[in-house]
Amino acid sequence: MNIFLSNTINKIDAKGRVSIPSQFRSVLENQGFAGVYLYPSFTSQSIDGGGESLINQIAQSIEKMQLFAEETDALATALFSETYQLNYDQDGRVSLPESLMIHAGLKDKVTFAGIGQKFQMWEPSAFESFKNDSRVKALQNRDLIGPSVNFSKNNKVEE
Amino acid sequence: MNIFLSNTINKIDAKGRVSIPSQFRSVLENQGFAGVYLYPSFTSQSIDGGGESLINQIAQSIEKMQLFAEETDALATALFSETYQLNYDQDGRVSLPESLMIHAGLKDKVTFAGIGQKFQMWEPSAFESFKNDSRVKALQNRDLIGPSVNFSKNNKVEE
DNA sequence: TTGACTCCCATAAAATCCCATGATAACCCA
DNA sequence: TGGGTTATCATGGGATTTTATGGGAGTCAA
Repeated sequence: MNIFLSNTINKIDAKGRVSIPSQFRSVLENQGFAGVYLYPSFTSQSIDGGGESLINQIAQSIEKMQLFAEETDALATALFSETYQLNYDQDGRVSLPESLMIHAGLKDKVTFAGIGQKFQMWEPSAFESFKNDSRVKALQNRDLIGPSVNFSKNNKVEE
Repeated sequence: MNIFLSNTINKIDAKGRVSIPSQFRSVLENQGFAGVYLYPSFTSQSIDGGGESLINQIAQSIEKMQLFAEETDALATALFSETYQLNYDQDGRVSLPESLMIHAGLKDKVTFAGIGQKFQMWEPSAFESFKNDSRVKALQNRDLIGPSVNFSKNNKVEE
């Protein structure tokens, strides 16, 4: 598989470790290496995650900018200084940096939610309410998506 | 790894030594040698740092400029005369030149912030406010970045 | 000799490796 | 189709390694 799908709740243990879901790991390893890139979401109390291709996309947009411009440093700081590359161990676990835990309000459980190109990590109850909001928005905006994706008015978006 | 990511605060000890973060060292060593190039940032009260590829990139962009133009000499002088090459010892430590310490207002702690091609060294509290400003600017410039990084128009940068 | 710098070793904390367990899912075969 | 076996996976915890940091001792130059 090469996109991130579905969602699961995993435990954060006493040492601060959490297992990356096995399906996500196979997506990541297809992209080049056994690890994840994580950064605080700009728009929600969650952590954005992805693999090589996500970070390359970001890196390319910065490389095009001027080397000594103030704006370049600012943008690069916003994007990279809070991005962590975490190699997971042979059991598929990483230990989360404290700043990310705080940003997402994580305690001892985390919801991994696949959203295609990347995935997100949420405090489980926060994810529940976000998901409900998303479903409403998805229905309102279903005309933005191509004709092959069917959102019927009565059915729910399944998960 | 081959770009500089994440941020950490390290201590400057009584002898003026500071550890280059281990992840940064592995980026540097991938570029060719066990050391760093440091120079005062043009646009902020911080120190810019990088390895061989950063210096090569700077040298190339200067070569592209007119060879005998006054401005070229001025820029090259400004850049190179204040650039220090520091080899770190086997514990990964360097001692910072006084002029750089002063430029960045460093006392006994320094924040290393990875920003892709290079990294920056900040007085920790100064970095905090710069980072917050950067996040706001990044939201304003979100159209410069690829589609997989979501900056919503209506949402604020939270926290 | 003095100060700046390097090399080397010690230590504590944090990260990582390695192995064990239980639960679930996938498989196989009569 | 049902029942038993085998993989896979998430998780716990001990053992080991890495890392940042402090400090002693040696080197070199002014």
